[in-house]
Amino acid sequence: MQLGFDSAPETARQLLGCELVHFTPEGPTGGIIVETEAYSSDDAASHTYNGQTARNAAMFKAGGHIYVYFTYGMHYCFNIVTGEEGNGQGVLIRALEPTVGIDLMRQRRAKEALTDLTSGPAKLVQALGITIAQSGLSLADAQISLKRKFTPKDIAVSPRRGIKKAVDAPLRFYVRDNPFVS
DNA sequence: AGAGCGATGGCCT
DNA sequence: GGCCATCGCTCTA
Repeated sequence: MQLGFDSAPETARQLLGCELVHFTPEGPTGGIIVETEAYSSDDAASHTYNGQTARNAAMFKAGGHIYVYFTYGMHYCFNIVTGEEGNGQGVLIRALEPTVGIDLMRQRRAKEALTDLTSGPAKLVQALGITIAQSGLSLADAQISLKRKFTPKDIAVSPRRGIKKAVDAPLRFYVRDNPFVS
């Protein structure tokens, strides 16, 4: 695919309509990306705003690596790093439309409804079986594939969710009217 | 050394 | 819509 992982906002748009699949011993799981958010080091809402630390080091790698972080004492979220090494920018994957390994995702989530599987950043990490141990790996080394399925006709842009700084920046992108958007 | 808090989700009303 | 569980990281002292 022709994803360049150039800048976080551009990549956040490009990722919509791409199928993200994580391959594990239990089987593949994944879905089509329908909601993303962009974060950069010049952005007060970003984990990388105050420079590199042990926690966020993965986000300072080159585009195409992944950054997984732990938050709220119980949840993990998954980002695809963008830009060049040292930039500290990436795209938070917020929601997927389930397509691959739906029964396995139901087991991991202990939920039946499709809309309960991957309709949020921490939900999709659990459904796909992504772990913090994969943070800092390349997509390929993390056994994650990306493949474009379609080009969304109607991409909506809004402020990001759940943040307290830079609350108005229009850096959330989603497929309008898709039922799996969080 | 310790307090404060978070790129959330689930359950209750 | 609102509340709160839960804990590692960051900042301040």
